[in-house]
Amino acid sequence: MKAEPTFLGYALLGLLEQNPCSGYDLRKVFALTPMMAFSDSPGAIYPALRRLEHGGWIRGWVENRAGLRRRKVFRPTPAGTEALKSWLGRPISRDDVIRGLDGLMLRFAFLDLVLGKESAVQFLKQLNKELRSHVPTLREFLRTRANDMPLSGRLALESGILGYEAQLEWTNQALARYRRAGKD
Amino acid sequence: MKAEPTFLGYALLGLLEQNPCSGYDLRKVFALTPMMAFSDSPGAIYPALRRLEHGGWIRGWVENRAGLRRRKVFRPTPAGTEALKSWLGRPISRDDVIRGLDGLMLRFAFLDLVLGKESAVQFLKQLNKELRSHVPTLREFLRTRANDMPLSGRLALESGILGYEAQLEWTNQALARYRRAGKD
DNA sequence: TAGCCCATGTAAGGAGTTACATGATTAG
DNA sequence: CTAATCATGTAACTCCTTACATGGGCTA
Repeated sequence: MKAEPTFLGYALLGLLEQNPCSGYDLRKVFALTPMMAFSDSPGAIYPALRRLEHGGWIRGWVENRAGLRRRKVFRPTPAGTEALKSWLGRPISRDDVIRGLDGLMLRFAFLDLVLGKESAVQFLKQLNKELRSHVPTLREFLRTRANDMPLSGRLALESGILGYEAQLEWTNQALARYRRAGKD
Repeated sequence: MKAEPTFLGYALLGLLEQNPCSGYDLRKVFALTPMMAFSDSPGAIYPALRRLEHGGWIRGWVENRAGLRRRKVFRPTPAGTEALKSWLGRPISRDDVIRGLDGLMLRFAFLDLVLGKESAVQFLKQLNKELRSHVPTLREFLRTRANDMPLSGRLALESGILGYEAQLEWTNQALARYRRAGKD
């Protein structure tokens, strides 16, 4: 078995699950949408695709369209879809929250299309719980250490806390949105 | 001339500017404070210190305390302090905002101690302006593309926007705090 | 025919990760 | 005496970055 894909790998796998693409198409997604902070450089995308193909998670076919340059279109293999699902369905750990919410949001972005609305709701509930327990520990840290820190340091930490609180508030809105969508 | 330090390099430089430390001390900072998402692994810290020393930004002295293992204490050279100041004082670009606010917050955390409150206020004003112009472009993107996106994708993007808005609100609070502090 | 977009790649190098290695000192 | 903590480091590996290379097809 090959090593687990990186975030970039999962991002590509998720996009390919939505619709089969060439490397160039995927680069355009990263270049033109503000959703993720991935690089659109060929030196990142093409090697990542090769790794995914080598690991058996995607498969590429050369498409020969008349009068256009050949492009290689990739789609997930059954194993790739499985790997994606298992990544998306993983329970949220404290570590995920500390490492940054970007990785979690990447997962969430693909969630209801691949695993269904139920899973998205589960994800939001887990994230909500994790944030509700994490924010107070940060506030506590700020309270006890504030004296040793310069004003800008305190404010920088507070900015992080406000970011987490905004995400917490967002989980509630998102849950409400799913409940409303479920009623239709 | 050596290549510019990485974020980790600047983080170490900033901490050393506040007070001279050994590699072990620096590792503890990363391990025990939730402020930054840097790794505390020796395989990251010690090579980074060596690079900084090699580039002439820091200098280390072996401290021989009786009955304790030798430790090597680093402090910035004049060139290192200059490099830190020039990094901290750099104007905020749109790219900085897109790449993620963590890098900007790292800069801000050291700002008023190294460059003074005036610079911190300048920084906050610039960030405020950049965010006020960035948030609407994201909202616009969400508005025009929402139809092509699954609910979870829309919500993931919205979570990013709310994060930026929280930061925007934070800049106002922080500016107010500096104004209040200036009056004393 | 010059320049631009499509489309795919490689090469060299930098930096971080995990895991391992080592040795001194202190606490139980 | 053993385990934990202090303290520094290296080795192998992976992945990303920047820059370069190539070549087809379209448009002015």
